[in-house]
Amino acid sequence: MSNAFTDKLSGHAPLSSGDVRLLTAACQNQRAFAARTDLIREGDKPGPVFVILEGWACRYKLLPEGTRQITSFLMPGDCCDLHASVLNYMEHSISTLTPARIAIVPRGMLENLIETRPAITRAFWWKQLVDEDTLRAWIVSIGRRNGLQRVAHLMCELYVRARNIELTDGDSFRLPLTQTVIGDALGLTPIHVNRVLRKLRVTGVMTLSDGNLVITDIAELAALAGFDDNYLHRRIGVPSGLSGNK
Amino acid sequence: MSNAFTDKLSGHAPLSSGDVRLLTAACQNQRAFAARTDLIREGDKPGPVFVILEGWACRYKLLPEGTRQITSFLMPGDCCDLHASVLNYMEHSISTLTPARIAIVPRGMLENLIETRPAITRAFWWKQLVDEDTLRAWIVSIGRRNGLQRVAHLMCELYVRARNIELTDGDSFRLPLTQTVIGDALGLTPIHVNRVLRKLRVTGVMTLSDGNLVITDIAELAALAGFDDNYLHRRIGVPSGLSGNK
DNA sequence: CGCGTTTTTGAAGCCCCTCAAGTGTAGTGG
DNA sequence: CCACTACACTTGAGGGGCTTCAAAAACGCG
Repeated sequence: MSNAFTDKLSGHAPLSSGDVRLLTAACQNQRAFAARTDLIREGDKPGPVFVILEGWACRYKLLPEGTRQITSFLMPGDCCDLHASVLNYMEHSISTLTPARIAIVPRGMLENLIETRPAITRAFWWKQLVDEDTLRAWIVSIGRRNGLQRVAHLMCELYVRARNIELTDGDSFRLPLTQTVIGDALGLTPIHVNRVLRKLRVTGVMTLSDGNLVITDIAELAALAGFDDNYLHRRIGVPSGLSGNK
Repeated sequence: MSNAFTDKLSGHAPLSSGDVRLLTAACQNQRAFAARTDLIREGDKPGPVFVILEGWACRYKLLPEGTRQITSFLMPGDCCDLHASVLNYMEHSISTLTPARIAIVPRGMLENLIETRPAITRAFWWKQLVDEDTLRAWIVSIGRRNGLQRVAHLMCELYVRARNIELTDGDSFRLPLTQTVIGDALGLTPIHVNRVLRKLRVTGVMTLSDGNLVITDIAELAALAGFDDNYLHRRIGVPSGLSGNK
């Protein structure tokens, strides 16, 4: 009676078993999506809430010149904005990056839970604030770090997020992102991402290949990135920090 | 019985006079701050909520190398996160950019209003979503636009926001930002901002001097920027769009 | 096995940064 | 009234990080 969604929401403060049951029930309607499927397109009126249970997705925006900017990655337990119904249309698109299993939740059902269950209200506030801090961290990264630092910082973020939902295996985890996708997230060309990844590989910091990220020197990676995981307001009880693991 | 705060909150859907009265009362405790005063510092525990009534402020983060990245500008009617108490500490700092008049609201008072007055609840949801869309728009700008486009885009955003709170005078408005501040917001050096501003001036698009922005060709400015004001989910009743004004 | 996608590498060029210096303006104190 | 300081703005010159263009190798899939 739990899933990636309830696990993540209880990451800050535990939910009662009743709350977990209600949320799990809301996620009953599940569907499998192929990779590169748009769940929501820019300009759409807000529809149901999508909750990622397995696989990866991203929010992105296309520019007139045809370039793309990814504004966030969605991993299991993440969902799209539930208050979006207050607005008239979506300002960005959401697309799967891998095959994914996704719950489709009627918006009213979630809003009802948020209004009536105080612990769920607080869990969603927390999630909302973490998401916002993450957006700001991306602005800082893209605005003030060079290519190497940006890649290193993103890998640190994704590593900690993967670890929080217990998707890591020691210092490695599945990272099914192409170099083009990484570039679209960091404001870089795939060619430059490739060169940065090579540099990180030959210096013995980390290796990304075949959709697997192996971090060989996590302290050095965090140092390169100037990474500080505070903004993820990490789950209680999970060992934190990347610097002390050397 | 109203102020910049209630005006902005009622921008999406009108608040009742009772709601306005309650919010205005919450803003009773006001203080004047000098320019360059930190209201909140990174690492602080969340304290009271600050509501900007006059002047400008910004959220920013300092990097180890001493560089600064601004992640948003706060204008009259804007406030800092009210749910921040869910978290343990602030991930960024907030500082005034100009002399400012600011209301200091006990967090519990606002949270109580949000919980008990449905129209206020909705107004804050709306504000929250607009802020988030704005963060995403900044990521897109910094990630995928060049210096000229970034400056043009920021000026479009600030113009529309200023117009929404009736701080514009035709196609010009007070914009008390130094070139260093603009650079810190856009991920550029002040030297490059200076050159971009010159280019915009000599091509007859806009002129920023003495803290005043005069837009001489608003359609061209919006075209340069690829600006689309949808993400600001503009106030109802205010004429929208920049392209038709030529 | 053939085809599209991803990864990889090279070469040339530009956007923006760094370093440097000079100007203009406002505030302070003698 | 003027020296002095601080800060914002402006312009020049040189360099580097990243892009663009180009093409080949490797991979995955029907």
